[in-house]
Amino acid sequence: MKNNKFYITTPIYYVNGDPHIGHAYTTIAADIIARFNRMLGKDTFLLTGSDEHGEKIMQAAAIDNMDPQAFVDKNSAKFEITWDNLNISNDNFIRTTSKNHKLAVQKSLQKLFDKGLIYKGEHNGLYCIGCEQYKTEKDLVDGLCSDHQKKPIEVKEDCYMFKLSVFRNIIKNKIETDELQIKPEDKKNEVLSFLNEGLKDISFSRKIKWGVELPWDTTQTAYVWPDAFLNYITGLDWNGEDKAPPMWPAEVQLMSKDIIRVHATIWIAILLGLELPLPKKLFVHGFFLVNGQKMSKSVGNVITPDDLLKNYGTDGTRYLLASATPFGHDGDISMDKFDLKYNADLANGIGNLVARSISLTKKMKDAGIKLSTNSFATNNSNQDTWGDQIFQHEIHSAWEDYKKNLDDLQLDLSIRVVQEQISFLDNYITTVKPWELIRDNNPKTGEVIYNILERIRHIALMMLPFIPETADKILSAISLDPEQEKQKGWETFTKWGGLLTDAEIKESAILFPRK
RNA sequence: CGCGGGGUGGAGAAGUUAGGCAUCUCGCCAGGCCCAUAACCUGGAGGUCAUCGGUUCAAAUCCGGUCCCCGCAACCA
Repeated sequence: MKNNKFYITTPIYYVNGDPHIGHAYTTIAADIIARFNRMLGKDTFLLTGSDEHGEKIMQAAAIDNMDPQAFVDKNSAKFEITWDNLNISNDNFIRTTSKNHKLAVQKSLQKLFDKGLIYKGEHNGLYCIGCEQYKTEKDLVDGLCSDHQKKPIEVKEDCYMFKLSVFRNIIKNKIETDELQIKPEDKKNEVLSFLNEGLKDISFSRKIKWGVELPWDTTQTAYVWPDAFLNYITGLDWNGEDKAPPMWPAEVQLMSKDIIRVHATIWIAILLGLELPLPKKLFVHGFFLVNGQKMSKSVGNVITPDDLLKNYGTDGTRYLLASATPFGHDGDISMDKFDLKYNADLANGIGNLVARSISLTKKMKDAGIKLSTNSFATNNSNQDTWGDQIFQHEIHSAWEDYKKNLDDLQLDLSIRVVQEQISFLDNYITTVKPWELIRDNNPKTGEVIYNILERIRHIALMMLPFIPETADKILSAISLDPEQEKQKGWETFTKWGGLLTDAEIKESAILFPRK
C-alpha cells in the first residue's frame, strides 16, 4: 500500500548558532526533491528540525545569560524563519526538546538496555580547565587547547556504552549488497574501508543536566547519538513503540560528508538494535568552498543564507545553491559567480524568455489573432523543421531525462535539461520570427504562439520544484493554477497540449531583474 | 606503504563504470536579429585531457610508474 510513499529527511541542525549556507543547501536540496516527488503524485513527507541538547548549548546559553530552554526556543525559531524565507515545504519541524521525542528516546534506550546492548563503562575525555569543558582531538592544536594554550588533562567519567562493535559485520553486509544504499559511490567506499578497520563501542550517555535522562539512571543523560538520530522517526510522531510509523523507513536521508560515517554506523546500529527497518538510501553531498578556501569565520569569507536572500530573493537563492555545484561533490562558490549565474540563467534565461513570449502574445492579440492548434494535424506535408512532431517528441524526451536525473538526485543535471529547453525555445523564436508572422497576418501565427506558450508551460512545471514562486507566477500568467496542474497527474501535465487555446494571457512583472 | 577524491581551451564543470569525431556554461572576437530584462540567435579563436610508459585498429576513458592538489581519520551542512 505504501509503495507510493516518499519520506526524506535532512539532518537536524545544532542550534548553538545561526543558520549558515550549508544548512540552507541541504534543506533546499531536500525540499526540491520533496516537491518533485509530490509532483509525481507520491505521498511525500519532508522532515527537518533542530538538535537542542548537550554541553555546547548549555555553554552558549550561559554566555547569553539565558535558560537553556529559552535559548533553544530562540535559536530554533531562527532556523524556522530561515526555512520560511526559503519557502521550504517541510511537513514537520522536529525539536529534540519536545515531549514526545524525549519519551520515545527514553523508551528506545530502555529497550536497548534490556537487550544488553548498553552497559556501564567509562568515558575518557580530555578536559581543559580553562574552558571548563571536554575537548576532542580535533579541537586541539599541537595537543594544546587553542584558547588557553594548555594541555588538557585526561579525565575518566562513568557513562553507559553502546555495543556498536557487534554490528560491524551486519552493517558492512547491508552496505555491500546495497540493501542500504550510500551515494555517491566514493562515499560508500569510504564507509566500507572505515568499517574494515572495525568498530569500537561508543559512549551513549554523559553526566550533564541538559539532555534526556536515562530511565534507569537519572544521574546521566543521553549523549547525542541516541538523542539526535531518533528524530528521524519521532518526527513522524513515533512514541517509541515496537512498530515504526507507516512513513518509516525513509527513502532518502540527505546529509553532508562530515556526518556520513556516524550515520552509516551508529544510526544504523541503533535501528538494528531496535529491530526497526533501515533507510533505503543515505545521500551525501559536498561542502562549499569560497574561492577555493574553506568557509570560516576567521578568514571572513562566510556567506550566509541572509546574504543570498537579500541579493537574489527566495527563488534566486534556491536556484543558485541547487545549481552551484554537481550534487554530491564539493563546489567552489562566490558572490561573483552567483551574480554571473543569476544573470545568465535567471534574468537572461527564463526571465527574458517569459517576457518576450508574453509580449509577442500581446502583440498577436492586439492584431486580432487567436491562439490555435488546428492546422498542425493536417500540415505534416510541409518542410517546416519546426513541425509539431519534432516539437512534441523533444518535450517528451526532455521530461524523461528530467525525471531520471531527479530520481537519481542529480539536481544540477535536471536543471541542465531545463536550461536546454530554454535555449531551444529562444532559438525557435529567433528562427520562426513570430513578430513578422504577426505583421504579415500569417495564418500560422496562432499556432506558433501557442507552441511558444505551451513550451513555457512545460518549462514552468519543470522549474516548479526549484523555484516554486516563479513557476507559480508563470503558470498564472498563462491562466493555469499550479495546484490544479499537479492534480491532473504527471502523465497528463507532461503531455503536449495542456495549454488552453482560449487561455487569457496576462502580463507579468519582470521575474528576475538583471544585476 | 592509514583511507578516499581529484588534475580536461582564459575561468568553472561534464565525459572515465561500458575505449569510437573532446561537450556544456561563463569570458573573448566577428556577424545576425529588432519580439524581449543592453536581451536573444549564428559562427569563430582557444585544449599534445597533469606527466612518463604499456595494451589496442582506436585511450581523457583500460593497465603500470611519477609529480602535484584536496578531503577524511568518531558529534562542523
